[in-house]
Amino acid sequence: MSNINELKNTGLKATLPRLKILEIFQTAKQRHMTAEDVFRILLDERSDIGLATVYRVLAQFEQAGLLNRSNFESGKAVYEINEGKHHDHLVCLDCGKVEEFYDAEIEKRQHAVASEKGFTISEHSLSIYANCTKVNCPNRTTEPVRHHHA
Amino acid sequence: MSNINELKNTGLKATLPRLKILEIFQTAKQRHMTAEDVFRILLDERSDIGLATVYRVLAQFEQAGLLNRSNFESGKAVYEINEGKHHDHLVCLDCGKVEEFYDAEIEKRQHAVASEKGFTISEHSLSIYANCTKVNCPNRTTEPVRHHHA
DNA sequence: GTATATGCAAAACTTTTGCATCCTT
DNA sequence: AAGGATGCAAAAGTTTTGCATATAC
Repeated sequence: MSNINELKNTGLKATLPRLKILEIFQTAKQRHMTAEDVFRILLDERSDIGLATVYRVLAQFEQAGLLNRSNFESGKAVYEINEGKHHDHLVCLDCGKVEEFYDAEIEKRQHAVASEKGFTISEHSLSIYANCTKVNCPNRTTEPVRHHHA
Repeated sequence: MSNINELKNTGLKATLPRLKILEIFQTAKQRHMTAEDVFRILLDERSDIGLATVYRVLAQFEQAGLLNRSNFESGKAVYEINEGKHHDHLVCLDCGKVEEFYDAEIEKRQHAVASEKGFTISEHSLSIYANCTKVNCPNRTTEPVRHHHA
């Protein structure tokens, strides 16, 4: 289905900024992007799309189910294409790299825990912050690494 | 051990603002507090402690291991006393209430997943966002509730 | 007494909003 | 043509920082 129809099906008008931003998420090298990341790409392409519009479109896309938002410990909201497959995140504390994973057992236990506490899960988010052991980790330091919670 | 010694053991001078803030975390009704929450309590007590100091002390306390910081979907950093017992959080989307839980199976699976991906876990954070089914949920609405990711 | 911590104000950053103008339908 | 969408600039909200003064050791 065309992106134009994809937008219309969600009730959103197929405007140029929305098409451009959707396309960026479909084609960018990095899957997880902040509003600023998207804006930077738009600037590089000389699209005259304002930062406020980027924020508005990202919020609308999340509402429409096209994107998912995550709040990692950076303090900035991060968006990614919603492909309908729920997953959790593993974030490298050294380089910020994000990997995705899905573990059925973890999912099951989460629902069990919520039930026990009298909650009904609508959404959940799990982020593991760790140090990747890759030699080529760009931000790798010789210093012992910070240990954060988020 | 006295709070004065507790601070000194971590290498922090036992200043009045630090003692006051530590005491607030030890005695407040709510376990999870933002910088603003702490500052509000200080204002109520007419302590002349600035907001900037609150932020600085919270960061130092986290560094020192006295507090743990979490970033829920609110966008504000939340702190709680570190009692050495790792746990995860269940956050009510209606009232913001935070419950804590620990599930050994989830922990085990998290380590397994990280290993598979070539990561070494130093810290991790899991937050389940859900709707509590309590009748007395303060912010309870009749409206269907927002479904967020974080 | 010296180094560190604090208060205040200003700045930095991310995100939101008001409003006139423009675009999609 | 009409209503929603956009751009710009200003505002809002959280957190950080510069600097003179005050405090702990």
